[in-house]
Amino acid sequence: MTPDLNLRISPRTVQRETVDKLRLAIFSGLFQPGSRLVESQLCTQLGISRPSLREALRSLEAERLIEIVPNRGPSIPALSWEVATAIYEVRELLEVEAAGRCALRISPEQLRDLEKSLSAFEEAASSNDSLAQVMTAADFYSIILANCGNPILEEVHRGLVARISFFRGRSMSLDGRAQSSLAEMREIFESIAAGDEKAARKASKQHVLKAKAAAKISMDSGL
Amino acid sequence: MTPDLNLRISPRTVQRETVDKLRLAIFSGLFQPGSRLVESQLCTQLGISRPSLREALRSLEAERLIEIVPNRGPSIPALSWEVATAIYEVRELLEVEAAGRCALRISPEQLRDLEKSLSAFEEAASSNDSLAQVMTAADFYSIILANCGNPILEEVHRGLVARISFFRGRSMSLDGRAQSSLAEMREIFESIAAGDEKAARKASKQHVLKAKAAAKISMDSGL
DNA sequence: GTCAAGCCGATTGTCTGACATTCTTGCAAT
DNA sequence: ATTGCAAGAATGTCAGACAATCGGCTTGAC
Repeated sequence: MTPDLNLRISPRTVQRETVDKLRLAIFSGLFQPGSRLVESQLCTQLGISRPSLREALRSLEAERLIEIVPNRGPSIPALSWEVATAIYEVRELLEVEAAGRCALRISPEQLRDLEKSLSAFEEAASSNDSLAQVMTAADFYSIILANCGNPILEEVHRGLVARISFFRGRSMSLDGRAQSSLAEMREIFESIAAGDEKAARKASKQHVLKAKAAAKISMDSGL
Repeated sequence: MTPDLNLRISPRTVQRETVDKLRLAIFSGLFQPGSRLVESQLCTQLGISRPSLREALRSLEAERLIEIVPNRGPSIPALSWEVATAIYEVRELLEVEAAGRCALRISPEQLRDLEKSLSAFEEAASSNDSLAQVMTAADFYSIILANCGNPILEEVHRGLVARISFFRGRSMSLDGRAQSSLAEMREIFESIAAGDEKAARKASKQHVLKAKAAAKISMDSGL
């Protein structure tokens, strides 16, 4: 059985660079939901040709980060609350499972990294930088997902979280949400550190439910 | 609350047509795992231009149905057993949940459709057409997933099942697998028909586990 | 005969330019 | 106000081109 090291370095092609840039732009809320993305504008802004841009857009379309309607072009989908709810439900399913598995199998070094990322979030939570809060919180989850022992679980979860990045930024700005989020995450961390699968599952479930509730509040108030 | 009917007709563009055709080709096993897809060949075979093909390939790449390594081009990924296991595990998570929800909320008409699809599979199972078996079985699941009340669950599940289509075809040809699969599916159906959530979950879990075991056998014997 | 180096064809990454089709928008007419 | 039409903008699709890169084959050295 060859380990099949993934040693191949991947040259950064224009396409990949473009996908990453656009994805980040979407995460940071640069484009409003519902707004249309005009190819020619993006081409000049990114300094690339139309074929390259269109390839990148197809990738993002398949990730469900943008929508492409024939003859109307790409746009940022406006997430309905029904779909958002559905995403949170599946996220709960995956995240609870991941936290439970993580509690049973995480290595000491990774546990230290997890603690570090929790501290980073703690620092961000006391500031008002909601982007930093979302980013550090994402780091925290991604460590958990990376240590659940199932790369597919991680991959699917990442895809889903990406689609609700819009809500995450907004709900983090809610009064007190960052602090209560911190408390919930700390409980998840401590359950995992104790190797208590059941507690990790419970804490994780609680956290997602609270996040969903916060998202609903921010949506109702904001629209 | 506007129903927001999806009344917009979507013109069949070359890109979508191409994606569908290639996806079907992959499902039916036309391309061997690990084999490379040469752009120029596909262009002439499909009768389309290279930019259109490349857009389609980017879509399939994002769906993880093909891999694109820079400067080496697209190829069919060879699914390792570790990844396949991971997929089956997540599939179990999703499918069990869907079956349970479906048992509580499916409508009488949809239940009839489900019964019909079960009959269709029964017929296919007694034949030797393994492609028909896979297709009709897929119909059965897709009805369950479509009635679980969560479109995201359905979407993610579809994506995962697509990636193990290779195994599904092979394991269905195993001696007696189609028949035992039929028995398992019938149990799922009857649990759902009875509105028994717990039984539906249990039967569904059993079915996925058996499918995974069959896939493992077919992989070990085939390689 | 084996192994390494280097060359060459094949393939991909990317761009430019073009054109038909379709959508949008503004305006005129009823 | 609503309808219909026309101009402009944007997209879908193609053809062709060229540099960069990869894989295999030949060649040469030992």
